[in-house]
Amino acid sequence: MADATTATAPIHHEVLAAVLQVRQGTLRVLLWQRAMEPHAHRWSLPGGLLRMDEDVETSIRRQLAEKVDVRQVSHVEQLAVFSAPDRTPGARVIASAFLCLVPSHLDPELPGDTEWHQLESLPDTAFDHRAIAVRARDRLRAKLSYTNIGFALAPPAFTISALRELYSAALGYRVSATNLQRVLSRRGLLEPTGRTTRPGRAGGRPAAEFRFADASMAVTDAFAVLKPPGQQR
Amino acid sequence: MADATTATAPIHHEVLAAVLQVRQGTLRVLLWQRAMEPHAHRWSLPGGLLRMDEDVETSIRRQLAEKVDVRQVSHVEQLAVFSAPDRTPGARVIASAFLCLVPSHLDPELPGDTEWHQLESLPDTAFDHRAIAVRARDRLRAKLSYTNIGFALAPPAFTISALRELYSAALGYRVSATNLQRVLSRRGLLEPTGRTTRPGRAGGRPAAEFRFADASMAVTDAFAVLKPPGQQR
DNA sequence: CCAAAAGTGTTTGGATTACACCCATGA
DNA sequence: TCATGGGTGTAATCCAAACACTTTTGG
Repeated sequence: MADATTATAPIHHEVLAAVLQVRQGTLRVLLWQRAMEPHAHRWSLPGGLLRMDEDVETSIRRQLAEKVDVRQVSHVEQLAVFSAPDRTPGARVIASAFLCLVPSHLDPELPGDTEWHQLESLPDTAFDHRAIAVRARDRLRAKLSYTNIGFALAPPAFTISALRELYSAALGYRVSATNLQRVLSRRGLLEPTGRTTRPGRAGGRPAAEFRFADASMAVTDAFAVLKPPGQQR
Repeated sequence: MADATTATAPIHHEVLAAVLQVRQGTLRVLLWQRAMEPHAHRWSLPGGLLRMDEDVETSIRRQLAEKVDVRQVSHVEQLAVFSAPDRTPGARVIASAFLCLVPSHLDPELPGDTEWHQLESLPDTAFDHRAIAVRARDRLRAKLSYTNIGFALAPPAFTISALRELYSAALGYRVSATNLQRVLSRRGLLEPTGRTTRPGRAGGRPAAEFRFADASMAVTDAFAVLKPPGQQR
């Protein structure tokens, strides 16, 4: 409601999450289907209004808890503000959008109105949520190249070929297991668990198991060019 | 999505700009000195409250016009939202922060309360504005490596050694003119104007003049690793 | 002719891709 | 022993940093 002491009409602030996970070999985003107008039946990103006592990151974690167990979210980062005056009908709402990741081995319980949708074939989306989801996908793809963010898509332990499938699904093209292992190893991101997995019925050599050395995001390939002098990579 | 009838206290939304320019060989940020409480006498980033009819980028360009001629701003991009509930005393204000760049050959008229401050030795700053300025600096430094963003720091035409000084000032370490030229040339970012500059009193070979081929930001070194197959750089 | 500044040639090291080949297992 | 999938060796390519050397000017 309007505050009589302010000269401007109130602007509401919401937080929205593009929660991404690799499922069944494709990159997917969590969407819920709106029951009511506006944009009834269309699919929306989870989120909601910011509360007075929380910053935007605290808020998105709280709101996400209504859709998925927050402890299953392995990474949260700000994407951008979406603020077009007409991005929603009626009262003005500014959105702070987030990229959130869930590791592939988890399968959170979901409310009935919620589903994982392939990013490459999104259904009818509400408001500007399609643009937000696409932005999240692009941010993830870029960061797979120069950060250790793969840890947030992968289970605690994995084989190189399992990791290759995660990277391939997220990036949208086939990644070579050989090169993936070398790039991540040279950067010191991977460490062997010492264990191996048993081959399937078809046989084959048992695969060595690895884990990511760190479970928080760090830039691993900064200053690709124009490095400070005397600092060969 | 927001329900406009929710009874929450109003949250104000402001936009803030970290306007950066290389001046006298160092990277600087535009700050104005607050006259009134809160944080009187401390230095602030330019900006102000968002209006009902503008998105955040439109707003920051409008507000900036009060401090510098907006036509002199060569690049504007969103940095992040700063939303800690106690980031300002009194009514809650959420800030959308921007990185803005001004080319080095311009010297905008400034209001009396406004000055360019070295980023490496900031004065007492108001609120969380120091953190925002530092974030802007870091973003600029990262993007100098993998985008053509140098165009936004440089005049329309320049010599390689002038460009080297801009990059050195922005990055905070000495960049080699030889390698700078080769990196930017290989990426097709530089084109010769055909003209040369006259050497100073001390003599020396006349320097060739160059310009940037594009005047809007583009990523020039994406997919540093894990490139799609068959796509050698 | 010398100093100064700009520009080019070349070497070196490193990173990444691509691909051939070897290893360990189930049947 | 063979098919299968995992893992390692290695060559080819490309990029960028470093530095020596050449070019063009003013005095």
